[in-house]
Amino acid sequence: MTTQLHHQSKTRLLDAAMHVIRAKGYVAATLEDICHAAGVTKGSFFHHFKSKDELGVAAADHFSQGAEGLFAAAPYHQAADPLQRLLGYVDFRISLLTGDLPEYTCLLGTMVQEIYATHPDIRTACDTGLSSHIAELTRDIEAAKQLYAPDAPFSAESVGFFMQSVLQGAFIFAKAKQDPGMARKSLSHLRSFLELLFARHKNETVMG
Amino acid sequence: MTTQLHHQSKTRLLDAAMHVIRAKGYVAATLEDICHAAGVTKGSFFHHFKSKDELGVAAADHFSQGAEGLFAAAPYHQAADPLQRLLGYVDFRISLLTGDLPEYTCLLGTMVQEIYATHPDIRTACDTGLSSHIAELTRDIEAAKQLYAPDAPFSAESVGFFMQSVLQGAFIFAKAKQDPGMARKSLSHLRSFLELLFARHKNETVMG
DNA sequence: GGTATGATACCGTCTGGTTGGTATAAGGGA
DNA sequence: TCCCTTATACCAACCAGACGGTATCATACC
Repeated sequence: MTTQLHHQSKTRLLDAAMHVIRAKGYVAATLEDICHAAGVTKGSFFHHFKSKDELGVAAADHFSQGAEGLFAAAPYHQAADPLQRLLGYVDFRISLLTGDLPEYTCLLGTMVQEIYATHPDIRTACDTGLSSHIAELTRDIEAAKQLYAPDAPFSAESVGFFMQSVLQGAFIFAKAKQDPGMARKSLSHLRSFLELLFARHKNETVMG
Repeated sequence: MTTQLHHQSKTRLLDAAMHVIRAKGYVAATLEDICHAAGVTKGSFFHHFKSKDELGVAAADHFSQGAEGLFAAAPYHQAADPLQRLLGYVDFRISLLTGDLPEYTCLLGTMVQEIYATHPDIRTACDTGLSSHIAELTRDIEAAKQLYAPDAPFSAESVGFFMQSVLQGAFIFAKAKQDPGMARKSLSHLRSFLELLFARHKNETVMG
C-alpha cells in the first residue's frame, strides 16, 4: 500500500513525461511542465531521478514496456497464419490512430530524432526499445517468409525495419498535417506491400 | 557586389541554421550556436531576423528551395517512362545517404516532429515544403498510374505520402542506429513496393 | 526515532532578445 | 570634386527571465 503510494508518484512522473515530451519534445519539456502534469513537486522529482536525462532514459524504458504489454495483449496474435498476424498488426496500428497526437505517437521516435547527437544514453535507450519491438515483429515476418517466400532475397529483419519506418514517417505527417488521415493511408499501403511481397514469392515458388 | 556581400551573411545564417538544427534539434539549437557556425555575431543575426522563430520559418523555406533545386537537377528526370523516373528518384535518394547525419537528413521532418504543437508558423512552413515536394512527386506517380494501373483503387497522392513516410522513418532509424545501412534497405523495399504496385495492376489489366 | 518520501525556497547559468553604437556605400547638392 | 545625409549592414555589451539542479525542512509510516 505504502509502497504503491510511494511508487505511484514515480509512475505518475513517467507517464507525465511520456505525454509532455511527445507534445513538446524533450528539450522544450520543462521539469516544471512534467511535475505539474504529474501533480508532483520538483523536490519529489529529484528524489526519484538524478537528472532530467535520467528521466529521459527511464521514460524510454517505461514506454517500451507499456508498448510491449499493449501489443502482447492485442487480438491479432490469435491468428494461426503468421502473415495474417502481420496484417493484423498493421490493422491494429491503424486502429490506434485516434485521439490527440501525443496519445498515439511514438515517444522513442520522437526523442531519438531530437537528441540522437546530444544525449547518447537516451539515444541508446530509444534504439533498444525500437529494436526489441522490431525483433518481436521479425519473428512473425520470418515465419511468414519461411511459409510463403523461403528463397526470397530479402531479410525478415529488414522488412521489420521497413514497417517501422513507415510507421514513424506516418507519425511525422500526422503531425505536419495535424491529422492522421494520411498516416492511415500510408499504413494501408504498407498492408498492401506485405500482401504483395509474400504473394509474389508464393506465386514464384508455385510457378517456377 | 556590396549587396551580395551584405546578403551573404543572411545566407550563411540560413545554411548554419539548417545544419545546426538538424544536428541538435530546433529548441536545443542556440542562436549562439548558429551565429558561431555562420561566423556572424548575434547583433548581425537580429538585424536579419526578428526572432528565432522567424529564422525557423526562413530556414524551412530555404531548405525547401534547396531541395527543389537539387531534385530538379537530378539525372532521374531524363527517363521517359514515369515509373522509371520514380524508381530513379528512390535510387537517387539512396545515393544521398552518405556523410554525416545532419548532411542528408530532412530539416522539415526533424523540425515538425519537435515543434508541431508549440510553433504553428514553423509547422506550417514545414508542411508546405513537404507537401510541395510530394506534389512534384505525385505528378510522376499519377503518370505511372495512368500508364500501368489506371483503374487501381489507390490515389497517386497517397503513394507520394507513403514514399515520404518511408524516407522520414528511415532517417529516424539512421539516427537511432547512427548508421544509414537500414535506411538504405528500407528505401530498397520501397523500390520493390513501387515495382510490385504497378506490375500487379499492369498484369491485372493485361490478364483480365 | 529512523527511513523513505515529498514540499519550499533558492542559486548559478544560460538564452532569447534589446540597446546603442560603428562602418560602409549610395545619393545629392554646390 | 568635395561634403553632407541617409540607409543598410554589422557588432559588443548587457538584461530579464527561465531553466536544471540543490539545500533544507516537513511528513508519514514502520
